[in-house]
Amino acid sequence: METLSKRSASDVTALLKAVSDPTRLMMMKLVETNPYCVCQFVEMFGMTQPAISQHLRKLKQAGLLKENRSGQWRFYSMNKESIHATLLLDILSHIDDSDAQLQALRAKEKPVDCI
Amino acid sequence: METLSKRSASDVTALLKAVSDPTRLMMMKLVETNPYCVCQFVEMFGMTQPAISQHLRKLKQAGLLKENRSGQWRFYSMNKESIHATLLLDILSHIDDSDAQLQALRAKEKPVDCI
DNA sequence: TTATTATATAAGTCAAAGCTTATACTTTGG
DNA sequence: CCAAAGTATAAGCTTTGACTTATATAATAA
Repeated sequence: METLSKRSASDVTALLKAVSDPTRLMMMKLVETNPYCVCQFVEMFGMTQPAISQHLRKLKQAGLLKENRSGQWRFYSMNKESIHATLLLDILSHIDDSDAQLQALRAKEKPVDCI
Repeated sequence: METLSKRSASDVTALLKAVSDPTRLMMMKLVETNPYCVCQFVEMFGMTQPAISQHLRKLKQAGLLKENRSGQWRFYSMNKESIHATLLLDILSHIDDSDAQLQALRAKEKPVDCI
């Protein structure tokens, strides 16, 4: 874990690019507290499965996500060992938990079995 | 000044989009401490004047910059009254001051009169 | 006033980003 | 083994973004 020292500007830019998309920012806010699988995100965001997978790939390539396979499902959660974790958590902490978009997403969350 | 309360997700996304470009992130890091005019940035970044102006326009439209006219020059500085100021300062604080790119830019800084 | 300097804006180009549909891969259940 | 479900990847389309050149605007200097 290298969360205490400061980062190069290009490291910071890479993180910002990864989360400057509204879908991906919301994804990171959601996985901050719980893991989600692709099919859950598909339901919550109302996007096609490839679109969701492509966003998750970008976040994973930026080192922000951990992947956990369980049966047919792949669960994604925040990689808190990322060199970006401190800054990312800082950014996410500025988002109001009562944000309408965020609450709308959470309202659509379903347990994996029921989908 | 509304820097204490939390922001909507779309507000945060707007800020992140504004500073997720390497040139604009550096600009904000620079104007955090000093005002700069367009011609100084042109020298420092080695970009054309319209390219610099267009980046500055984006930052201004996001509410991150204050503009101060002095003679033929327009000086830009950080708008610390922006609703984004707290988060922006947080982000900038994660950039190492000894970052090579940043130091290279500062090395090219010249007083306005001498350009 | 006229020329010069600083800056903004407009229009066009090219590459990147986000989406779509189609298809491949992987795991589970019969 | 075979079908179905979950996920990834490939290819194509469309929009956006960062740049370029050309031009307009504004302030100063001669």
